[in-house]
Amino acid sequence: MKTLKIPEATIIRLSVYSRHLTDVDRKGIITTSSGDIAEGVGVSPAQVRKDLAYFGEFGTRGVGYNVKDLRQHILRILGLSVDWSVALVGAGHLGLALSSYKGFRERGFIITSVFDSDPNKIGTLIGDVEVMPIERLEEVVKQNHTHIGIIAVPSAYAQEIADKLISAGVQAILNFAPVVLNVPPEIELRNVDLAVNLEVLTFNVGSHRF
Amino acid sequence: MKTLKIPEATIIRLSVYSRHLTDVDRKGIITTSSGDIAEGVGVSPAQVRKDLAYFGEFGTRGVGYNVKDLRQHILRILGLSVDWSVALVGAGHLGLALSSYKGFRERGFIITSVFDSDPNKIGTLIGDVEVMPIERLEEVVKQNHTHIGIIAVPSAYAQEIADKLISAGVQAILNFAPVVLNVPPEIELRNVDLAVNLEVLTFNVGSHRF
DNA sequence: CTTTGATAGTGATATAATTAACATAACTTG
DNA sequence: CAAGTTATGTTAATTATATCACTATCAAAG
Repeated sequence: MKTLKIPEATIIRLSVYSRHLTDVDRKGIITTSSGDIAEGVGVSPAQVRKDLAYFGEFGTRGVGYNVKDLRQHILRILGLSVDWSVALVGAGHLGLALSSYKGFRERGFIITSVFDSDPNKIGTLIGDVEVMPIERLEEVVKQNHTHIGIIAVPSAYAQEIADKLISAGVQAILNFAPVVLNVPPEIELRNVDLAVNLEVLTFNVGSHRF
Repeated sequence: MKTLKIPEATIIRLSVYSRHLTDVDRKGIITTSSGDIAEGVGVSPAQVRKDLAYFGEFGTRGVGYNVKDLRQHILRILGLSVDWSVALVGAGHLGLALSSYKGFRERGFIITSVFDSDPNKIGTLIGDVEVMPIERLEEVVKQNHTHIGIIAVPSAYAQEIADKLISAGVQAILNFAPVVLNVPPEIELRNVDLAVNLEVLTFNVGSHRF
């Protein structure tokens, strides 16, 4: 298998392209071009073609791309041709926000279990799943063959939760706690740090003011 | 003014370093080194030194860095030596999660106003600020000299909100709606796309399985 | 006072990513 | 059916980023 290394930036853009293509498709448009896509998502046409070129040839020279086809191809590349079972740990405000986020289900991410340590929350419904105690995490995640865990607990507990998720067999973790997690190399980890995002903004705003 | 271009990756790392240094400082540790920091946040020591070198010399050769000093320096670099007034638009689950996020206030981000279009939400308290109707956004944001807007509304309304924020004078926008916003070049924009993050994970998990 | 060990700062090198340029292939039109 | 047009796929150039290797500097010990 050709393991040409793909830049992460490319993957992020592919995800954006696919969302754009969903919109374009909904408008009933049949054919598009790297230029159209580029304009729609704010990158260069060369960038669009380069990104796609990592994975094959999806267009027709002189013509462009079939919107539905290209969208399907990208979804398959991203691994979204199948559903993914997701375990959500932490049923606080953030957990609630994540569980009610429409975008997940649309893209095939199904939250199949929710865990929290607060006895008051256990047994309540979040979406259509019942909040379970952390103690049951490993058992349930294993049983569901859940591949992805989302950590939405306070920083102090994040590492412990990560360890449990991994021992339960998840392959990927999306971490919202602002802390550096230690995971084995075969586990895919991404961190979403809200404060960092604001700080990049303030740095940039600050640098402009001279 | 020296306008050496700083990689965004460097800024993100600086933000992470500063958080790490806060922890280290809390433990009462006085001095640290690029090696320590590197280990603490999972990068190489050379990377740490290079990142800092963009902004000056903050250490002592043969010795290391003073934890408190370095932390302060980085905070100043990131623009966090002053408080920032933040307007939050959207009082749904996500808005609620953001408003209750401790990390913001700790780093000097003060949510000074919250807006929503839902009449049932208007007048309710989020944290200690009252939810106001979108119609008052421009007036209030101007009055507060708010520099940062956070968009936590459905995609369909995001562009319209961005336009209002900009006309009210914000310089930076953090957008949680999964849509490509159009803003003038002088406005700093960052997008946090939850689905994209999951999709990078599924791509990586998928690619491994051969 | 000198030697040794440690660690920051930095210039050179290597790697990665983006942009640009171009050759190729498919439609279209006269 | 040939010429012109368009937009892809791909190679080359450029730019950006990260790593490495070396030098300078400080502290401590003897």
